Amino acid sequence: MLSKKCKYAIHALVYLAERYQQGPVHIQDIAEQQHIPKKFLEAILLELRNAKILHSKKGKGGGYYLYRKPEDVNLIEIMRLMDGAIAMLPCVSLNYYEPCEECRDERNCGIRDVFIGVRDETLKILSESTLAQILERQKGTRRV
Amino acid sequence: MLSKKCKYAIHALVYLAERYQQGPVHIQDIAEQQHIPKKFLEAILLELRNAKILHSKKGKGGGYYLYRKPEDVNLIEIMRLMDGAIAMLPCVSLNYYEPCEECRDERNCGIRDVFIGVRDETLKILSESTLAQILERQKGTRRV
DNA sequence: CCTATAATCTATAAAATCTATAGACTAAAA
DNA sequence: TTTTAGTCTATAGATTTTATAGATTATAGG
Repeated sequence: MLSKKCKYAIHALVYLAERYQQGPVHIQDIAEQQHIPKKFLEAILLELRNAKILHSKKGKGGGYYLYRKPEDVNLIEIMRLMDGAIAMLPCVSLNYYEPCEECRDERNCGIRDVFIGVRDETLKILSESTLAQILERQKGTRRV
Repeated sequence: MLSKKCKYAIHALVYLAERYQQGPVHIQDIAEQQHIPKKFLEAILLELRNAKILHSKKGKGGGYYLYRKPEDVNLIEIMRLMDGAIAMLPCVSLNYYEPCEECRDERNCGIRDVFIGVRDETLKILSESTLAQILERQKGTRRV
């Protein structure tokens, strides 16, 4: 399961993608519209900013806005940033690899093979899923 | 990520599958060989027993053993039992469905669509992955 | 029947992680 | 120079995960 943090991040980014190139958006605005605790959202946006997904502007008329084009931000990157590994086992993770404590012969582990398969399918779908694609799918149903 | 509990369960089950129809196996034996805290393992095996995946025998010569054939126990069932939902979002879970707090129009949620895709691919792989299949894959490399 | 064995049950403790909030600080605009 | 709005540090509260202790019950074998 995704953490709330990660879900908040995705919702906030979709919200900002809907407003791409329309100037900065207040944290407050995002928080209210998406029902995210403001202080929690602050930390999330800051992290997305440090990852060069968002930019921000301080002071009056300030706020957050997408740094990249919506088609250049995919769910993999967001999820890794917020929740860490995508894989279901550490010994199978590409970005957060750790050997399993339990198993001695990783290369011949039947369990591991299964989760390599799951990982690959998951990565495939998530890397194709960009903010642009998400917007596209819900076109005609845009709220707000 | 799978919880330790779930990983322990899978390892214990593979261990028992290797000893299918060879009589009961002590908790102690499984715990030592698979490096699982015994008391923790007790609780896990009990849960697997209640789910009719394992059977047990008390007293001298007792222990745990697979109730079903190794080809009739897949990872989906084990993971659901140990960790709950497989899906990454509650609004996408088949067995543990809950509506998302954040979104108002579930049927047109672009985010949801993505995770339905991930769920389907994951379920497909995991439901095909049985204890028998795991054993088969690591044949010739059997430890112990 | 008695004893040793091994699973079962109840309760709880320790650790880790996730979620949320408070308040002081800094930069920018008007 | 005042107001606005993001930044930073610190911490608190809640929940979940992981692990352990100890008493109880069932079974086999003598």
